[in-house]
Formats: sequence, C-alpha cells, structure tokens
Amino acid sequence: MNIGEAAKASGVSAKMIRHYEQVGLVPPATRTESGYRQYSDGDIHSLRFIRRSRDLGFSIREIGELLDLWRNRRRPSRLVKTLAEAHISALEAKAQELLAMKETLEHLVHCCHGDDRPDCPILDTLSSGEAAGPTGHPLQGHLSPARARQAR
Amino acid sequence: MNIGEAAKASGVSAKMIRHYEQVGLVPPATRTESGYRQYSDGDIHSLRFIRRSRDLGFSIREIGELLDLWRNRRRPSRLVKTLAEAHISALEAKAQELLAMKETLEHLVHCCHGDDRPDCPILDTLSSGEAAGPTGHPLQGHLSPARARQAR
DNA sequence: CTTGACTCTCCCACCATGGGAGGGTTGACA
DNA sequence: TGTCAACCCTCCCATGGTGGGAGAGTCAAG
Repeated sequence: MNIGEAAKASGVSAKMIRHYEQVGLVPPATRTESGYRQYSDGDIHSLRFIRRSRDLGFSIREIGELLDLWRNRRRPSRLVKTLAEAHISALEAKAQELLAMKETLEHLVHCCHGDDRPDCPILDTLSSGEAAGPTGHPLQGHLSPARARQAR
Repeated sequence: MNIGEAAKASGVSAKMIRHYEQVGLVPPATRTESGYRQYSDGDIHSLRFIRRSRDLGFSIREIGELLDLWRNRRRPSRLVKTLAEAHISALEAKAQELLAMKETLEHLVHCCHGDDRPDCPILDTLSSGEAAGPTGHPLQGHLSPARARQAR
C-alpha cells in the first residue's frame, strides 16, 4: 500500500505519516526500489491507533508510550490506566481554565450595553484591571491560574 | 523606562514585548541614542491591557482589534461586545471538546482493571475503534467533532 | 576603570499540522 | 511507444505564543 492509500485507510494524512516516521513514533516504512513507502495492514492498524489517540488529545510523546504498552503483551494494565488518568486530569484542568475565562468574560459582556454608545465595561476592565464588579469577579483572581498554565 | 522595568510593571516578559512590537501589536518603542527601548506610563498601560486580554484567551489578532476599539473613543460598545461574545463561543466550544475527550477516556478508564494483568480495554479500544461499551460511548461519535476542530 | 546587570539582534525550539516547490515514478490510454 | 495525470519523494516555510541562548554593546555603581 502506498502512503496515499495508507492515509485514506487510517485517517492520518500522508504528511503526518511521514512526520510520525521522522519523529520515531512509527518505525521507518519499508520502501519500493524507487523509494515509495509501503504499508501493511499492521501498519495501518498502528496508524489508526495513533489517530484515535490523537482524537483523545494525547500528545505524540504520550502516544509513544501507549504504543509501547500496546505492543508489549505483558504490560500491566495499571500502567495504561495511570497514563490515561493523568491525561484526564490534564484535560479537566485545561477545560476548567477555559471555562474560567469564559465566566469572567460572560460577566463583562453582561455588564456591557452593546449599543452605539462608547462606554464599555469590557474595555474598562481590560484597561484598568480592577475588580470586574461587585459580584465577586475580580479579574486578577481569574487570571492568575490561567497565566500560570499558559506560561508552562 | 527600560524594557526590563516595563516587563515587571506590566507583567509581560521583555521577550514578548519585543515580539508584540515586531508583529505590530504595539507601535515601535522610542529608543535612546544607544538603541535601548523606552517606555512611558501609557505604554505600560497598553501592555497591561494586552496581558489581561491574553489572560482571557484572546489571540494576538483579536487583541489588536480590542486595542483599536480601546483607542477609538467613539467606538460603539456593540463592536466590543460582539467580539467578546464570539470569543466566549470559541472558549465554550474548545472546553466542550476537551470535556468530551475526557468523558470518553473516563469511560475507558472505568472499564480498565488497572492491575498487573495485561488485559486493557483502553488499549483495545484505541486499537479497534469499536464502540467503547454498552453505555453509549462509541469512540467514533466522540472523536469526529474533535478532529474536525483540531484539523482547523 | 572594572564589573555586573542590563540591552540589543538573531537564531533555534517547542507541538501538530498544512502548504508548496522542484523533481522522480507509475500506470492507463491512445 | 509516447504522453499525461496522479501519485510519490525530499526539503523548506508557516502557523501561534513563548522561552532559551549566543555574541556583542551599554550603563551605572563602586
């Protein structure tokens, strides 16, 4: 199977298949005499595994670990579970971070007339950084954790 | 004020201040004879505005628009509100995407013993892509929207 | 006048993905 | 057999936001 067919069959673009090979996520494909990469059904299987893992938000590095575990028939499932749980925590943290931003912004939007007048509490808050209002939405409080993660 | 002091005062790193200047988010700073950038209180104010906007997840491009609106005293607040609402939608969508991944993964983790035995429904699902179980967590269903967004 | 702290510009790295240029290969059809 | 489209190859660049660091110049305090 050429790389284009492998791409269609696995759902991973040809570009990315080459990339995964380059970074060592998959072993170098065998080549025809003219240099074309050839893929077996087993290779397609691995690529699908990768795609599904990416779909769940795992990083390339994590997928490498998952692939190692997958290929090792004697792995303890504990290791897989631990990896998955760590990823769940990361997803949760990131989602909460986004929702915190959203909440802060929703509060600001709620306070903004949104008409032809220029007064705008949204801009005022971004400008001054004071508490967003009497309802307990100080901008600083919401933002610090966000920055801490973004600066990671 | 030199760039280091401006960084401390605004909460934006010197690196990023230079970067923002380079991409046109802030106008080129005035320079001393020896080429050092100089910042006024007004500049610091702008940088703080930028930092707070970043904290709320706005992109550089969006912050450019916010800055234009901020500097234009005759802007209709409607424009600001629209921008903010669009961003809220984006935050919400991204958060839901992450939470969908998390839910799928939680289901898989729930099914995994997590002991020394090698059987692992997590790997099995990543490998086969079949429905994750009888509780209505087909992997495909959860993943398609995720990929759609990631491929953006 | 030295020395340490600062600044300057450039380049590189991350992560995952896509675009495209420039050139070779394959296979179908006339 | 010639041609042509559709494929494949490698290599470079871009995205977005941020950091690291090298090599060189500047400033201020002692």
